[in-house]
Amino acid sequence: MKFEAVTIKDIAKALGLSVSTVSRALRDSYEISSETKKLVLECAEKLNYKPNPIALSLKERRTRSIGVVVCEIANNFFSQVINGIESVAYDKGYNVIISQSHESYEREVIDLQYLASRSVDGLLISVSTETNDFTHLRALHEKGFPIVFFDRVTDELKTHAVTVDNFKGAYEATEHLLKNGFTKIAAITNSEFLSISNERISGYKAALADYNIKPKKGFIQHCFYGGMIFSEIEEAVNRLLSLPERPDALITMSDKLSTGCVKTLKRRGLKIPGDIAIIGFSNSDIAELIDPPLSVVRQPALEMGKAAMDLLIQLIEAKRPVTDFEKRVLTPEIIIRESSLKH
Amino acid sequence: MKFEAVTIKDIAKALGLSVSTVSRALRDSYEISSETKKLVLECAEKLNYKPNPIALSLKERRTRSIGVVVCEIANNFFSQVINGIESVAYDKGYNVIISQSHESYEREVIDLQYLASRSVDGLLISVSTETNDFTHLRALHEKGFPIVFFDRVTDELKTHAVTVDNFKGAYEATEHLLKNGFTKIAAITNSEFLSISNERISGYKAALADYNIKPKKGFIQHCFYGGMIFSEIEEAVNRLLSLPERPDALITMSDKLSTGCVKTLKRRGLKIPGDIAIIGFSNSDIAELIDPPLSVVRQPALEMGKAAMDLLIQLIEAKRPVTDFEKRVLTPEIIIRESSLKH
DNA sequence: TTGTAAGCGTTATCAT
DNA sequence: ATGATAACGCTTACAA
Repeated sequence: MKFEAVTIKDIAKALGLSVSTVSRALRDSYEISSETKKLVLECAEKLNYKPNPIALSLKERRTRSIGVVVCEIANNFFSQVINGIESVAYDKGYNVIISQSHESYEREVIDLQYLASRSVDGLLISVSTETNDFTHLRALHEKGFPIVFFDRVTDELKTHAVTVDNFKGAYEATEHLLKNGFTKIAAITNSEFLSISNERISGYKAALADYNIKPKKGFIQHCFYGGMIFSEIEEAVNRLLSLPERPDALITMSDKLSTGCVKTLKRRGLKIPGDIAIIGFSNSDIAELIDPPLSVVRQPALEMGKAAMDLLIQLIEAKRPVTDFEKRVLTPEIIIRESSLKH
Repeated sequence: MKFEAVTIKDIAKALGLSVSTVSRALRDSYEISSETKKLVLECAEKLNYKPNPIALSLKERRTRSIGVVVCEIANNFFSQVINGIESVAYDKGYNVIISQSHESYEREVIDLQYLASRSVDGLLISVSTETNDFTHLRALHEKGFPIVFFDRVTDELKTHAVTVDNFKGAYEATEHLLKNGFTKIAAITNSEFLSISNERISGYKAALADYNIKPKKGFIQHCFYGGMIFSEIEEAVNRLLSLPERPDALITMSDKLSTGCVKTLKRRGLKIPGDIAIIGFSNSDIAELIDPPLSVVRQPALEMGKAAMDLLIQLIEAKRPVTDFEKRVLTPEIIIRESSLKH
């Protein structure tokens, strides 16, 4: 295009100075006379000079950008996390580059490869549901590339991570159902390959065990793609409802699954909690707005984004040794809405 | 920081070739012997060579990144738009850099300045509610910098834009209320400085006029920050409810306002539609899930993101003269749920 | 106090 | 068929 941008060279030419003088003047170096500085600054202003971040990046070998990889942006939980990430990034002068894996391993690998090949200084990632091979991440991680995992993490790598206490969230939710007299409690969760899924299911099982209830066959349903495809949820719900012993309550282990289950049950004309009670992980407004409102486990998504970005910046700016791994666990909020479990 | 990346130079050194030969071999130039090519390619593979996008950007004067400025990411409508943007960007090999204005003019200006100073090849923007001075955008635009406005646009600039037919959406929603016997129809909308707000209010007024109904005093409430602060919505609803002549129906002009109004009314213990009927612009699941479900105007958010990104790429890649302004208007979908307006 | 030159990684132009 | 060199915009030793 024809919009030739103003460079340091233009200023130098205009003023009959050398580029280095101009450069130093702009950076307010002590070795430049205040006269020259004023001249340069005025000229820069007049020509509307803007430093070229690309040139700077090349020189300084850093981009002041960070990459974020999530499965989906249009998701209450993740968009809230990204909000937190962007806020901190803005404050610290970083750009945020977003990519979606759409829960595809292949796409995650491609996204990562690209981002890590010097177009970002660090990475925030919540792994895709298909990801059970971590060599792509290990390669980067072992090179010392700053990475912070959030929400969906892995034991395969010793890394920095920000998560919520999924066990606790699921335990308390299940306990709440138990305390209200439900005994046939089913669970719908994400892929068994995901950390969040296992932690939540563990919490669920532990609560049942503490109340001497054996988990029944078929009571745990996995949605491999976490409900990215709606029919997956529908089918899981249908399987539960056609079990010989039908559950009287349901715990849904993610925002998307919660919304999807409510939707499926409503479409089938079932009453909540009349026909089946629901409690679940949810970061959307639906929990409060449906009638009666749902009790939910709310994840501190904004805080998670902020914490992860904070940590990442510490790594990038070497304020913390990369190998001093920090695992930060946030506490979920359990919101009890009394009427939600009336039998 | 010790992760020294492999450069073309390393390959050259390893093979005893010159950098230019290696560069050409990697780009499969016809002037390089197939032997040398094979050698170079193998070596590149072995050393895990990845071209440095920053160096390329500097040379080619383009970044293969685009900037997106929206008020908020954690918003059903905008996160769906961004999903569309990212999808197309991925297909075409572009990175997406996101920033939020949080409805602040000042912040929008800063975001823009930074992004446009060569760190992105083009810009997708939905202006903040505070923006009524467009000099920052005009400056860029007149330089020929590729910009596509979406959703919230402006007449102040002759630009490329993707919008929805807001007039039509609001007209039909209002008409639906009118046909169902409502006559005291109030509206809650965004700032009067926003294009979307005016277009929607025009549609609302036109429908009323066609049914010979004069808009009543106080029946149009503006939420300057579009409900970013929840209390703003609460107060608007409260003002409506304490009018001498209380409305029997409410049309809400954005996703956030729709959810916020339903929330406020529920909290006040009012029945929808028993006490007051609601229809509104909504891209979330709440409309289907509350009881009875709401009739809504759904914006084609994903399509808007895709269309805007498509257009932007055409501009960037000069497949279309920048001055051949295209305004693309998408059609909103009006979803009628019969029970939603029962008196 | 200011200027010269090298370098960041790559490609393109011009030699050889 | 391959190599040397300049250039993209900027910073920074090193000279002057």
